[in-house]
Amino acid sequence: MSQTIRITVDGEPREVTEGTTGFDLFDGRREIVAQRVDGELRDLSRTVGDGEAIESVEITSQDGLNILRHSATHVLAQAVQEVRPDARLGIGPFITDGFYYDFGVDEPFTPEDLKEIKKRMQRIVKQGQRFVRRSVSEDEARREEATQPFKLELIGLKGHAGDDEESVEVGGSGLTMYDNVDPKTGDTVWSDLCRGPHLPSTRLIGNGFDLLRTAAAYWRGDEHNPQLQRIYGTAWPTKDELKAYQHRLAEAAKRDHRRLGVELDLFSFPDEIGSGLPVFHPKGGIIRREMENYSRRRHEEAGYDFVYTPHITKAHLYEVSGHLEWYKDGMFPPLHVDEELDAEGNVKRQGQDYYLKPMNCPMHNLIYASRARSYRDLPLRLFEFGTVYRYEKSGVIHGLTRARGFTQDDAHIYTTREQMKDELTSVLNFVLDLLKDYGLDDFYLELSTKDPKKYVGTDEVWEEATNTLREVAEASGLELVPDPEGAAFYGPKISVQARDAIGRTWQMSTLQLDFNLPERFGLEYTAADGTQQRPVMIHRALFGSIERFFGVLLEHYAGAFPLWLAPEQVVGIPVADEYAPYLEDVAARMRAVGLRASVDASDDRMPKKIRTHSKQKVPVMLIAGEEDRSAGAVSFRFRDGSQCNGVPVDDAVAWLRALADARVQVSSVSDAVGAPGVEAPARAVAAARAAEVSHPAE
RNA sequence: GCCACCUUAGCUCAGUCGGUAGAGCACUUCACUCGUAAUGAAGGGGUCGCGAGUUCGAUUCUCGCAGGUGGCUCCA
Repeated sequence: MSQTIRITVDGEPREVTEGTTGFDLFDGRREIVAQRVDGELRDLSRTVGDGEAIESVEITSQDGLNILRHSATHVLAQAVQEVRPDARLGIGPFITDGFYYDFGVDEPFTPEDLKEIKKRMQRIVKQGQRFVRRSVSEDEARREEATQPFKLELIGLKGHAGDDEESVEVGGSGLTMYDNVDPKTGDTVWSDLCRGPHLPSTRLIGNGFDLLRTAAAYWRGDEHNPQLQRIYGTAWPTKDELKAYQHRLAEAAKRDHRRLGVELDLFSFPDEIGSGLPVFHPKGGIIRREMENYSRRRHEEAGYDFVYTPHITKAHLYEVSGHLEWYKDGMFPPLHVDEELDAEGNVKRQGQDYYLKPMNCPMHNLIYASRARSYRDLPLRLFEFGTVYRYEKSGVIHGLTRARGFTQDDAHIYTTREQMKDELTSVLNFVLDLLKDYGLDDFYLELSTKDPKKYVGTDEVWEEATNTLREVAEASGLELVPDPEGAAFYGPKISVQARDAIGRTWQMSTLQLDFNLPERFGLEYTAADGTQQRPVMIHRALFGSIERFFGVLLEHYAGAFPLWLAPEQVVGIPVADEYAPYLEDVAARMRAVGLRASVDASDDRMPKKIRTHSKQKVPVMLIAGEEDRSAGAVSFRFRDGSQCNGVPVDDAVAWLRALADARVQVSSVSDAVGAPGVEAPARAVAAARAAEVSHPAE
C-alpha cells in the first residue's frame, strides 16, 4: 500500500504518495530541469522522501545553467568517442558561461574534427537521450571504467582523498554512473562516471550550444602530468541567449587593448625588439605621461622621496636579496662581462655576471643603507618609476598586461614596527584614493597568506605581518577575500582588485609587508633610546606596472579616455576651408592654456572629418562656420553626438580647461555640464537641458 | 615552457588544385568648399614572416626558426 508523505515544494506544504519523483511534482513544467532537496541538487527522476523540502530548479537559474552545461559536456564526450573511439575521458565540468571536457587522444583534434563532433552532438541532442542515474560500488566502477585510466585515477582519489578533491565526477557520497539511454529502444548508448545531476533529456540542450576552441591542458592541472586535449564549449537555454553571449564576446574583443593600441596608434610590439617589449607611440606617450605626471604630483604631496636606479646590476645584489635563489627562472640570463682569456683559452681574469633587474627593492635598500638612519628619518618612502625585466615564459606574454619589460610605480617604505600599522592604513587609503582619480571605483581586497612550500622567515613574524594586514584591510570597509598560499616568499600582501566597466576584475595595487629583506640587507636605524633597530619594509606598487595599468584603463574606457588623459582633447572642424584660420586661432588659445588642440584642415568634407575623429575617440570637436565665426563662438560636438552650439570662445576655453582639471569623463554634453565643481557656459546648460528632454530616461 | 591554430600592402582580409597577387580602409595628387559618422577621380605601395628542402618553377607542399592568437602551467 502506498503511503502518504509530507513534503514542501517551493515552500508550499504538500502531501504526496511515497515513490513520487521530481517529474511527478513538476509535471508539465518543462523549464524545471532538476530539484533541490534539502539544499542538494538532484535529478528529477529521484523520488522524494518524507519531510524533505524540495525546490524547483529552472533551467535559467544559475544551478539550472550549470546542469545544462554539465549535460552538454556529456553529449560532447559521447560525440567525441563516436569520432575517436580511443579517446580516454578526463574530466568535463561546467564553467562560467560554458563547459569543457578533457580527452586523452593520440592525435590532437583538428578543426574538421570539431565540426564533425558538433554535428554528432546535434544528432544526440535531437535524439532526446535520457540521462539515467545508477549507483555503483567502487569495484563496479573500476570494472566499468577498466579502459579509462583517468577515470580509474579519479575513483582512486575518491577512495583515498575523501571529499577534499570533490569534483563533478566523484564528489559527494558514493559513486554514480550516468547512462545515456535511447528513448526509442531503451538501449544505453553511452555511460560516464559522474555525480550529476543532469537534464532529464538531451533535447533540452536544444540549439543553444556551440563548441568554441580546443586547447591542451595538463591532467589535473599539473605540468608534470600528461597533456590532454580540451574542448571548450558554451551552452544556453535558447539560441537567442547563445547569440547574445557571442555578441558579448565580440563586444569585449572590441575593447581589447591590443586592438585599440593599433587602432588609436598608441603603442606596438616590434618583432625586431623582442617579445613582450612595447614601444609607446606619440599618442600613447601623452596618455602615459599624463598618468605618470599626476601620480608624481600626488606622491610628492604624500611625502615620498624620488629616487632613480640602474636597470642592471652585478649578480651579488640578487644573491643578497634571495632573488637568484628563488626566482632565477623568471630572470633574463646574465651578461657575462670583463672575462679575459690567455692564448690557450684559460681564464686570466674572472668575469662578472650582470643581471637585468627584475625588481627595484634591492636597489632601494642600498639607498637606505647608504648612510646611518635615525628613527627620525622614518617612515622613509622611496619612490621610483622603475623599469624591470622579467623573463616571462613565451606562452604567457599578453599585450601590455603581461610583458617582459615594464615600469613599476614602485615605492619602498621603511618604518618602525610601531609605525607600521598607521603607515599601512594611510598607504591603502592613498592607493584607493588615487585609483579613483583614474576612474576606477569598484574595488575589493585580497589577502595573500603564506605558501608553506615557499617562504622565508619565522612563523611568528609571518603571523604578525598577516594580522596587521588583515586589520588594516578590514578597517577599510572593503570586501576582503582570502588568498591562501598566495604570498610572495618574503611576506604576506594585500592586493587591490578593481572591477572595470564591463565587470572584469584586475589585480591593481599591492601592499606587501617584508620582514625578510631588511634582515638580509642588515638594514638598521638608531632608535630614540640609542639602540640599533631593524626597520620593517613595505613594498607597494599602485598601478602595478604602468604598462599594465595603461592597458586596463584602455579597456575600461574602450579607448574613450576622460578629457585629461585623451591624447587629442580638442579637434577643430571648419565647415569649409574658409573657416580654418578662425579655428586655428581658437585652437591656439586652447593650447595657450595647456589643452591639446588642433584643427583638421584636410580636404575631407565635414561629415568625413567628424567620422575620422569620432573613430579616434576625440572627446571634443569644435565646429565653426559662418554662424559661429561672426558670433565669435564655436559649436561643441561630444563623443555621443550631443552638441551645444554658439558657445563664446572665451567660455569654451575656460570650460574645457576646467573639465580637464576636474579629471572627469566628457563623452556627452550632460557629462560636461554635470561635472562637479565646473561651471558650464549658459549655452551649454541649455543644450544639456534640451538633451535631457529628448532622453528623459537619462 | 607545453598543445592547437595563425602570419599575404600601414590596417582588416580575399586569393593562387605549384606558373611571383587582389579588395576595402589608410596614404599621395587633382577637382569639389560643403553645418554634425564615409564627395568623386587618378596614383603610389607587397623579395606573400624568416631560413632550408622537394620541384624546371614555391607565396602555395615539407621541415626548422621567429612572431602572434587561444588555452594549460606560471605570474616575486
